[in-house]
Amino acid sequence: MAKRLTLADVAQCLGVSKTLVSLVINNKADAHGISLETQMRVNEKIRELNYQPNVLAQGFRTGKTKTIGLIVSDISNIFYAKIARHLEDYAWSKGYSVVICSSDENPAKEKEQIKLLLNRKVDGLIISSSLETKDTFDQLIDSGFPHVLIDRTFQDSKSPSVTVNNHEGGRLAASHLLAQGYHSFAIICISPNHLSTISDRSSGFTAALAEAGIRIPENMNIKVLFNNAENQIQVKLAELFQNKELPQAIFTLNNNLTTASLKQLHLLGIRVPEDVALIGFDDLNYFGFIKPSVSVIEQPIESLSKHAFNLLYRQIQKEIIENQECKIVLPVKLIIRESSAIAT
Amino acid sequence: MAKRLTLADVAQCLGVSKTLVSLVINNKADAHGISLETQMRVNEKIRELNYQPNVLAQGFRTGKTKTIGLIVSDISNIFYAKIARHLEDYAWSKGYSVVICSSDENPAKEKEQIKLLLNRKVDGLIISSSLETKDTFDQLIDSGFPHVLIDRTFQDSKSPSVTVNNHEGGRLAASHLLAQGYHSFAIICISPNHLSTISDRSSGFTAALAEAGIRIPENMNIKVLFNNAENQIQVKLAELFQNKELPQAIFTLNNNLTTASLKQLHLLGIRVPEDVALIGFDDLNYFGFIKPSVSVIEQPIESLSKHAFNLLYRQIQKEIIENQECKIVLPVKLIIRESSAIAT
DNA sequence: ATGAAAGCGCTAACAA
DNA sequence: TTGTTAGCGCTTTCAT
Repeated sequence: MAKRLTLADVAQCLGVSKTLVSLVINNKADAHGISLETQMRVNEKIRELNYQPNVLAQGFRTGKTKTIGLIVSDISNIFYAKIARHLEDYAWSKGYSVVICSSDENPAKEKEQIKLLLNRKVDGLIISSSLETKDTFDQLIDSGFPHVLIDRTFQDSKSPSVTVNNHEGGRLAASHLLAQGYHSFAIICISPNHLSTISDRSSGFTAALAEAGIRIPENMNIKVLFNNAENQIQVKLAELFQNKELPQAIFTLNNNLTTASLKQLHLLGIRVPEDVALIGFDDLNYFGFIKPSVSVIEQPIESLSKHAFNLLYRQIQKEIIENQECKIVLPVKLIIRESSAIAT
Repeated sequence: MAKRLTLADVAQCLGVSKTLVSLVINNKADAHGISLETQMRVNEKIRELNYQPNVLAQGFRTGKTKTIGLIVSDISNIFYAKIARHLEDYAWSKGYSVVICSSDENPAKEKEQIKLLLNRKVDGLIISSSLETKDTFDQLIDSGFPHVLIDRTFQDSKSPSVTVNNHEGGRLAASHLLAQGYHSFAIICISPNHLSTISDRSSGFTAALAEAGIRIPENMNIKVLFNNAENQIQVKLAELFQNKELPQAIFTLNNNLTTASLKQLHLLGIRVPEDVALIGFDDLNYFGFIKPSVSVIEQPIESLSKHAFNLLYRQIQKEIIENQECKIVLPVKLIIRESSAIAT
C-alpha cells in the first residue's frame, strides 16, 4: 500500500496530458476523437501500473459516488435482508455499492437517515418508508433526486414505486378462509397503521369478509408495537383464549407477526389449525415443512427488488420513466398449507 | 435543494476566514485557541443558515469517509443479517454508515470487494472471510488499515478477530449426543472446508467422539456446496435412508444447513428424533417452538458484533489494541430441545 | 487529436 | 487569536 498512483503519474509516465488519460478512463475518448492508438497505449499503461482512480476525488468532482442508499425498517428482518441481497447483486453488476439503514419504523430516524445519505451524496435511494406522509418524497421529486419506494408507498405519491398487490393479498386470504368454512376472524398487525402495506392488506381482508356479511369485532383487530410484537401478541392471545373468545382464524400481516404468533400460540398450548387456523402474509422457508405447515400470501421478492433497482438505475441514467411504469404493482400468490385446513 | 452552501459562504457571511469556520466545525477550535465568543458566533450562523459540510469534499481532503465496509458470504442469511443490524446500530451511534457486500463464499469476489471498498476509502472493514489464506489480511496489517475478522478467522493471523468458540461448540454437541446414548453420527457441512468455523466445529465434534472411541465414517461426513445445499443434502440423505444406513444423530454446522436438513428429512419422511436425532450450530427463532423443537449450539451474535465494532472503532481512532484483546473468542451455549431427545 | 489550466469544497501548514 | 494559501486528484472547458 505504497503512495497511491495518481492520474498525473500515469500521464507523466506516458508523456501525455491528464486530460487524455481521464478521457480514456471515462470512455469519452471516442467522442473526443482520440486516436485509437493512443487509447490503446493509455489503457496498456493503466493496466501495467495497475492504476486505480481515486473514487473519492472522482466523486468529489462529479458529485456522483456510485453508491445507493437502502432504508428499510429492519435489515435483520429476513424479508428486507433478501431485498437487500438482490439489490446488492444488481448494484454490484453495475458497479454500485449499497449503504444500509434500518429506520426501526421511526419516522424521525428515517428522516435523519435520508438526510445523511443525501449529504453523503448517494446517487439514489431505495426506501421502504415508515413516514406518515409523502412530503419528504415530494421534495425529492421536486429536486429531481433519483429514488424509488419499495414495498410501501403513499396515496397519490408521484415517486416511482414497486409494491405488491397487498389489497388483493388480503382478499385472497379472506376468500380462502371463508371457503374453508371459517366465519370468525382476527387480524394481527403492527401498530403505526399509516403503512400502506398494513392498511391495504387489512382493507383487502375486511372487504372480502364484508362481502360475505362478516365484520371483524374491535377486539379482534390486534395491533402490536413493532419492537414489542411478541409480548403483546402473547397478552392479547392469552386474553382471548381465557375468555374463550378465540376466533376461528387469524390473519397475520407480515412474517414477523406470523412467527411471533406461531410461537405464542404454541406457548399457550393453542393448537393450529384445530383451535385456530392461521394464514400469514409473506412466506418463509420453514413455513413449508413444519407441523402444521403454514399457509401464506407469497410475495415476489426478487421481482420486487429487480424492478426497484431498474427504476432507480434508469433515473440515475437520466432515462425518462414513462408514467405507466412509474408505479409497479406485482401480483401475490396464495399458498395453501395445513395451518388453514378444513374447519372441523 | 437550491445551490448548496459552502464553507466559504458561511465565512463570508460572518466576515471571517474559512479556517475559522472549519476549525469550529471540526471541534478543533479550542485546541487552536479560538475565542469562545467567536465559536458561538460561528455555530450560531451555521445553524441559522443550516449549513452542512460537503462530506465528499471532506472525505476527499482527509481520506476519511465515516463509512465502514462489511463483507459476509450472504447478507440474506439471517445470522449475517443480524450481525449487519447490530453493526449498523453501533456505527450509526458514532456517525458511521455501513456498506454491505455478499461474497457468496467466492474468494475472487471477496478480493474484488475488498479492493472496491479500499478504493472507496472506507475507514475500516469488518469481514467474515471466505478466503483460503490470510495473505490479504496480512497486507492490511502491514499497511495499518483498520479491519477486524468476525465469525471466521485464520490460524496465526495477526488481524484482530472476534469469533465464537467453535471447537468447544462442536465438543458440546458431541458430548450431549453421546450422553443421550447415540453412538453413530453424521456431520453436514459446507464444502470449502478451509473455513475456520466449519473446521473448528467439526474438529471439536470429532475430538469428543474420538475420546469415546467413535469415528465418523467417510460417507457420514457430508459436504455440500454453499449455493446448492438443499439439493445435495436431499440426495445424500435419500441415499443413506435407502441403504438403511442412517446415522443415529446428525450435527448440522450452520443455520442454513440445519433448516435445509430439517426440510429434506421432512420430505423424505424421516422422523426427528425417532429415526434420527439432530443438533444444529446457530439458533433461529423458530427452532424453539416447532415440533420437534431443535437443539442447537447458540452463538452470542450481539456480543460478537459489539466486540467487532469496538475493535474496529478503536483502530480507526488510532488507539492501540493490546495483544490480549486482539483475538476475542466468545463462549457458545448448548440448548437442548426435542430434536436430540433420549434415544429409543 | 491533444493539452493547459481552472476549479470542485475542504483542511492544515504556515503567517501574521 | 485569526487569516492566507496551497493543495488533495480529478473532470472539463477552452485553446491549440
